Amino acid sequence: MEERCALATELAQVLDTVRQLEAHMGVKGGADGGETCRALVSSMRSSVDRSIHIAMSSCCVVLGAPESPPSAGGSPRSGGSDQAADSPCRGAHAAGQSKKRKTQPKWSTQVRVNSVEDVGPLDDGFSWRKYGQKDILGAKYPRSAYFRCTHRHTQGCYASKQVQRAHGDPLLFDVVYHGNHTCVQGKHCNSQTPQPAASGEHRQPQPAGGQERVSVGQKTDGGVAAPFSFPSKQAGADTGSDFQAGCATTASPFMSPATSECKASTTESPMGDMDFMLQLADADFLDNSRYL
DNA sequence: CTTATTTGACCGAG
DNA sequence: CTCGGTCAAATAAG
Repeated sequence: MEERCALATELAQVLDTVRQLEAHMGVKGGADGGETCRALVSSMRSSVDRSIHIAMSSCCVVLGAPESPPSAGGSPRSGGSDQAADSPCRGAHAAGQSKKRKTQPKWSTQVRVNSVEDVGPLDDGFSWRKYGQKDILGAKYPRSAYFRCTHRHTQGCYASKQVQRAHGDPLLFDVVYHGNHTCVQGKHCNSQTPQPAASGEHRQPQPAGGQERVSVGQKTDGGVAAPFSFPSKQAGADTGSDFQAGCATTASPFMSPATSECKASTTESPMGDMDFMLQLADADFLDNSRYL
């Protein structure tokens, strides 16, 4: 509750910063690129504004149970592990493999679609391979889809994402990203980031912002949810601390990398062509280093 | 035949 | 013990 308020405060601060940035850009009368930056800033501003609203509402209105408790109609739990320990034939191979990432920074985005058809593509510029689905307790739409980067084996890209319906809104999808894309894939670029790369150019370490892969669902709906929303779980939980511990305390994911000292670490990364998303979770990169 | 999706099971954290 | 995340086999689709 109080953390939510703190979050709102932080967001307000970010909003203020964005405003200043916006003002600065207005003064300078940016060149051609300024237009794009201004659009980005505008988008950021609205996003932050929305986030503030969300945070505030969460703060003031204690969400006891937005959706009906899992005890709605019978056994809430999924029958996933009912036939437990039946075939031990397979358990042998998994010796010494960490099946779970514990300290993977993640950030979530909300994607609104117009129809279920959009659910299929839900493209953010990367190719994902679905690897699982789970029933989440307490969620109105318990189905949660898990995706991994298609180039996981080929390029060792460990980025992953989860897609889940927002409670109440079948058209609103909550996409949670884990990790960064280390793969180089030239899929269709995003709307706001027309990559003019003539022949597969490497990106610059500091792309000055260009990660709006989530702009998929923004059709005529108008009600495009905040492209960026913070982990809506426990604020002070692990995820939040991950971000804050690794980077500047209040650095929002979309803050310019020049603002955080973490940038230095990324610069001396053995992989020069890290993806643009790297700025979002530099801490994650440090974490990834153990895999190199 | 190759590749992607589905589904069940295993594992670890809480 | 329960729940969520991931793996891998099985299945479906191109």
